[in-house]
Amino acid sequence: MPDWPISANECLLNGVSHTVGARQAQKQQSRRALLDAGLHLLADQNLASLGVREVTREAGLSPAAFYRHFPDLAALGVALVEESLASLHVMIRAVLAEAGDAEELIDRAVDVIERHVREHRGHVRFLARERHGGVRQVREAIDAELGRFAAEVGAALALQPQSRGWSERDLRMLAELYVDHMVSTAAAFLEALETDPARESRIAATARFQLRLISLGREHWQAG
Amino acid sequence: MPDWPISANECLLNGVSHTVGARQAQKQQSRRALLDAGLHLLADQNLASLGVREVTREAGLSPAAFYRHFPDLAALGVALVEESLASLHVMIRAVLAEAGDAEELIDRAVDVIERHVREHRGHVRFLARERHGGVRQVREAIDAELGRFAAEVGAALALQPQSRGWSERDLRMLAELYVDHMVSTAAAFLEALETDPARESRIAATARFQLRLISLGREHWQAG
DNA sequence: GATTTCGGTTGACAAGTGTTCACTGACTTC
DNA sequence: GAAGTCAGTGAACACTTGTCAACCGAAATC
Repeated sequence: MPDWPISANECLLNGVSHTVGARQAQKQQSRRALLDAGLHLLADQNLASLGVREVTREAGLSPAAFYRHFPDLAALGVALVEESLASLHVMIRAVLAEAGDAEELIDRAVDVIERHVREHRGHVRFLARERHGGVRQVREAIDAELGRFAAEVGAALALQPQSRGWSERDLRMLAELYVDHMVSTAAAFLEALETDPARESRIAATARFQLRLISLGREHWQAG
Repeated sequence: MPDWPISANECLLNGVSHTVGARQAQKQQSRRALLDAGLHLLADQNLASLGVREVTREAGLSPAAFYRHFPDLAALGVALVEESLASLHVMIRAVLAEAGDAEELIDRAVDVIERHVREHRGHVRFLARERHGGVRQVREAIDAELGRFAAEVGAALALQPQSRGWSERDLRMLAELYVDHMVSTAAAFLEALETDPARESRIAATARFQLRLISLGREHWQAG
């Protein structure tokens, strides 16, 4: 974390901001502070029960400052969704890109999920908590992102030789099964991490078993 | 709903209450009102953002009356968990009890889930929302109940002929896969029901496909 | 019939809330 | 260097909130 304003270039990374300079940099810094404060508070709280004052207090700003960045707490939530799924996105893309037999792919996928949960605990918890949470905008944002996610997995599956003769529709349904399973597994890892870390390896083993079972079903689908 | 106090016998159904009479009956009625009010408000809210005053207002009681029934809102949440999972429990037990080939069982299970979500929308939404919600007590209650649930499914699976040679451990992991899948499917049904009911049949089809895939994997597990 | 029990009400407390307003002052632009 | 922009401040608005002690009166007990 830099002590003085970050470089102007850094601002250009963040979408539509044509006026650059120290001004924008400071603003981004405050925005970050708000997002971080929010995520931190959401560790043991719902977005719906979060307060503007609470967030700004944690971020070290005055209450009114919040409205310079977000119209709503829901908007802050949506911003967190994008952040949270971005990291997960690049992660899983890496897994899908590498080739290998089914067994290897499963092991790697589970490892990557486990590591991701550990390294982005806050993000994962936020997603699990708000996926069916009380704020519609956020729920929809997560669902949309997860849908795009399944589409990407489906596309990757289509490239594999085992998918010969599979319809687009079936591939999509398989992809959704994988994504749902991934979400469940991530949530289980998280819960284990927060209550009884020893259970972590059991969850990994279970996830691998389940994925192997699905993979096996996939191989025999035609013959059925 | 009776206009005057229900029979004393009815109170005996509810655990440890040795003092019977109109007094207890009225108390139970108020308790019900609180639970119903809570569930109704939780339709678009989290438990953590619920307020005592809010609930009592909806139930038609004074704020202080709440504390005659629950020490906490968390306690009310736990009570709702028990209620919510009780209905689901008897439901799935009915499915498991009946015999039939895998295909039939899958169809029936998905149908039952769909109907259950429609008939107990509030309960299902509550479970989905609070499973990873901000109130630890409730989270743990749901997880514990879901665990017992998986154990029961595992026991039922053990009785099936297809489970010859399966270890207890593998059966448990299979059962967890089924339970997780059921939860995901129920959540999807719920979301569809509230936004675009036309998608309902697509979700049912997806769930059946996924279950068939898992079933297929199960059959070929030994050969793998 | 007198007494106790206890679910429910009333009223008050201090504490916290979202949101807006006029404002300050560092940065940007001209 | 003057003028303008705008992120952030502090104070105030009108509420809502959890929780408690004191009290009421119908049901239960004696």
